[in-house]
Amino acid sequence: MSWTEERVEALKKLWTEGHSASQIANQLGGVTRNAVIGKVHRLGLSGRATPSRPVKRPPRLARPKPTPQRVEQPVKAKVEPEAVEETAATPALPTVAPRGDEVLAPATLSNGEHANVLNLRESMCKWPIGDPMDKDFAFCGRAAADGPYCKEHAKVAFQPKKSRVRKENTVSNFRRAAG
DNA sequence: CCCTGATTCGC
DNA sequence: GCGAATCAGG
Repeated sequence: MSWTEERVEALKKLWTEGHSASQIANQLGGVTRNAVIGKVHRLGLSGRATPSRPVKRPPRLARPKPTPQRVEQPVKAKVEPEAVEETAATPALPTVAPRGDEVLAPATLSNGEHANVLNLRESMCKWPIGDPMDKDFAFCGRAAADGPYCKEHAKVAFQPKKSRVRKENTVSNFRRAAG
């Protein structure tokens, strides 16, 4: 991919609108966020209203060359002094009432957005929430625990469609039936 | 770990 | 000019 005028314009627009370099790279396609950043600098667009970081650090020195050759060096055998690790038992069990369906609201990410096609990651729950046509459509976005889903949605996903847990055997129902 | 932009420099 | 590698930080 090359920086055609159209792509450059799209880059300018998105960058000006405040999108991050990685988001722009995803949207344009064919480039990495590094490419986007590099282009932004070449265009002189840097210094956008830095949203969440004053970032003022002293000038960096020249990049150290990555050791061109890696010759095997005799490594002194080192006996590690046994790492003492205490396995702390988790005392409190989460008493989460298993919900049936899409009642779990999409998680809010650190950037304030919900999980969408751009920021959805392998490590995130891919349970769709809402109407894909709706602008509010999002993915669950919680930490994926069981395959592609979070703990809660994995329960639903792997539950046979037919079997359904009846919650009728409550105390009140029991009373009602008895008395 | 995820992410952000900044910088250098070989290509 | 391009962008991977790297850095510095949230």
